[in-house]
Amino acid sequence: MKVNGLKKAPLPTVRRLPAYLHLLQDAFRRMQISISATDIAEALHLESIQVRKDLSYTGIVGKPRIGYQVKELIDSISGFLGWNRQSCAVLVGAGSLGAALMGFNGFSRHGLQITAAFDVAPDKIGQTLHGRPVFHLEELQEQQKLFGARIGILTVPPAVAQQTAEKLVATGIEAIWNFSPATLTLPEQITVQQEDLSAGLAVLTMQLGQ
Amino acid sequence: MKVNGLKKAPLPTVRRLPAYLHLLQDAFRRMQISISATDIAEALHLESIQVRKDLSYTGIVGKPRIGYQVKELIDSISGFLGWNRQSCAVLVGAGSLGAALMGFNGFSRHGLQITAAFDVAPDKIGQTLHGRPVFHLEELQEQQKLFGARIGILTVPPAVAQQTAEKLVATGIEAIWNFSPATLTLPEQITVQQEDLSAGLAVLTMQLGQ
DNA sequence: TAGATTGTTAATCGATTAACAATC
DNA sequence: TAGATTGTTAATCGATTAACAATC
Repeated sequence: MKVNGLKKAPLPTVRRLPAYLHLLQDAFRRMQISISATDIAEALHLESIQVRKDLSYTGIVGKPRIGYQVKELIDSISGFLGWNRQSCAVLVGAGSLGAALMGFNGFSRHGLQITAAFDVAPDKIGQTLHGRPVFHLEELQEQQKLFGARIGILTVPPAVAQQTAEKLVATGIEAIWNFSPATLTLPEQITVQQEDLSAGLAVLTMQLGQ
Repeated sequence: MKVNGLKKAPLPTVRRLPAYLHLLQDAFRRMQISISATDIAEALHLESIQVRKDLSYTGIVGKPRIGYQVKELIDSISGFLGWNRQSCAVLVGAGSLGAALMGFNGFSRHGLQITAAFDVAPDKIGQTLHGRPVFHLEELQEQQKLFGARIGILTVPPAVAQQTAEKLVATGIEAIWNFSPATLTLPEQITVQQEDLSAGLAVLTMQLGQ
């Protein structure tokens, strides 16, 4: 299937693209003009054929013998991921993980603006987290009228994840990034991205063995 | 390849097992005795055939018509992942993400004990994070003699990730769980698990489209 | 017994890797 | 020019899904 003349990229490719971008932005800061798939592969411990294949999905065209223009490749990947446009997000659950995500610079560099946080704990309401206000969850509807966030970040305890997600959906949120270890059941037009810290731990302990 | 009479599980299977475990622990709390692959699949939005296949890697044997014993299945998955044994970890980088990981209950439930945090910022040294002490990074070597952690959790800025990882390796750490968006180059006997928040964001924004 | 569910073997699907012509 | 690197098509590999006999 082709969209805009580009084949749909496999999920593992999409997941690797941010790592390429990170490396390229580093190279750009160091005034590097061009970079080959071989260079990228070596830096990230991948195979160069995989790098070339991944990059080709973004529509970039390289030069034999030379490689890719660093600036052009950054734009190609950013554009492909939709990271050259700003998008607004709200975060629900101003606990320590929520605070960490509010403070993560990477998101704003990728066009994601977390405009506000919401919680129900009285001691958190009215505070700020990394410069952004914390509102009571009851104000979600009203604040959404102002911000119109498309993405809702969920960092609440698993027991209230489903009901909180439903509140987000009710305010017109289109996608939910769920950091709580609970499966959400939502209308199918809602995009859900499940983030599971335990999955990473499982891989780690399995590899570690014994 | 078989280990202990069990085939090696595919990586995607290993990553799904914690979600099964979470659901099962919930069922156990609700006094449920048995559960079928169909039930699990429905709750987690998966296909029952995939659930059966995944579970079979852990060595569990079910009963046709009935399913699996909840308690037995919990033990089977926990045992397979090595989560029924305690293992010690240290965390380097007591920033907001580090603090969030120190406070994550899920880890201790899976046998992972984060015994201490390390940092270089004077205002953090001597403090506690969720009840665990924060030491200066220079004390890592000495503290490791006491704790003997096998796992090092890395939540430092990417610019110092490599050098910090090398310090961890020098103290005898066997595995590094890297939350910093930097690729580590370490001796091959060291297990590295890369955790990349941006990868999840990439999938989310691609699905969201436009 | 009847039939739902397990466990295994085979088929399919999709991602990775290999091969190689094109090209700067 | 010579040769390193790209881009594409084909082959391989591994995970998912289908089919179905076994069984409680």
